Formats: sequence, C-alpha cells, structure tokens
Amino acid sequence: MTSQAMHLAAGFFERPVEVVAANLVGCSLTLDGVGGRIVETEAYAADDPASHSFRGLTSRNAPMFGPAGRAYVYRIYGLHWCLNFTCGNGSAVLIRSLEPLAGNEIMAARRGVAGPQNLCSGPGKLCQALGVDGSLNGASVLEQPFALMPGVAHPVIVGPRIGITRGRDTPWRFSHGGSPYLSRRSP
DNA sequence: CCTGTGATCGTCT
DNA sequence: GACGATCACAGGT
Repeated sequence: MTSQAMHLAAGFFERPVEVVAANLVGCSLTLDGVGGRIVETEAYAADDPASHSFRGLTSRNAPMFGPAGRAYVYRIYGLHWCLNFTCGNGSAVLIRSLEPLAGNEIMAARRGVAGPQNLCSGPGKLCQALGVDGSLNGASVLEQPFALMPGVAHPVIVGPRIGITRGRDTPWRFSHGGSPYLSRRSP
C-alpha cells in the first residue's frame, strides 16, 4: 500500500458541488506538510448569483470551467488570496477555515500572530498560513504540494454563506459544529 | 460582545 | 468608475 492510496480520489470532486463541500469538512489539507483539518467550506455553482462563474467564462474564473480537482486561487479586495477546489461545470468549493494541526509554528510565523485560533480561521488567513498564492491557480489538488486525505465522520452544520450580497437564500456554508477554529461561530 | 471603517487593486461594467 | 466569496483594529455597549 502506498501513501497515495490514502489520498482523496479524483472522482471525489466530480459530484454536485454542495455534496463535495459538505464532505470536505473533516478532511485533512496540507501544503508541503503544513495545514490541518478542514472545518468550514462553501459551495458555489454556475447557476448561482453569488458565484464568480455566474456571468460565464472569464480569464479570472477559467479554472472553475476546467477539470474537477484543481485549485482556483483568486485575489480579493486587492490584498488577500482565497483557495477553492474546482468541481467542474463552473462550480467550486471555497475553503474557509482549518483546524491547524501540522506546522503550527510555520503558520504562526507567516501570519505574524500567535494562537491557533487566529492561524487559519478565514479564507484569507489560511492562504497566508499555508503559503497559497496565485502561482497555484489551476494546479491539481491531488498532487504535490497539496495533500488531501479523508477524515472521520463528523456533525456538519449548514447555514448561509458569508460575505455575499446575492444568493443569500442558498444555505451552502458547511461547518464542523462547535469547532473553535471557524471564521465565525456556528449558527 | 458588537458595529464601523480603512486598506488596496484586479476585474467587470 | 464601482465593487468585492476579507482582515485587523478601533471604539462603544
């Protein structure tokens, strides 16, 4: 048995985006060995007014229209990065927060803060902590430097997505209930 | 605990 | 020319 067999399979991402988003909660995500457990995600689809892909293909959102299982990394507000996993057909899952478990000292140094609650508790924060930037846009999340592995069964809380002005009625935020590492407390 | 605001720039209108 | 799938910090409750 190779360690590769432990990783998520490519088919994991070729399902409805909200199913992928829910099932990513509890999985382990690291970059070059630095990261932790995913505790919060959001789903975005092509027919979804909150999604970057809603108005069709552009140079920015191109990875969302490419193969499933790739990184879609974009800059927001001119200064932060956000990491998504593509699920095909203009859909993707935003990774919103992690429970930091591996390389916490490296993450604290990159973030310039101390305390595990502040390392990865938001989409911009976790990109800074894991070293994610635009150079990873379009890369396969099934290969180095990514490592993505399944977790154990867990209770998932569903609620409205954060920071959007349209599509507020679609409850596509998925979080690990009660986790102290969320970007915001569970509903 | 909460709300408000400045930072900062690529993307789309 | 306007607007973000955000964050950190300040100030009031």
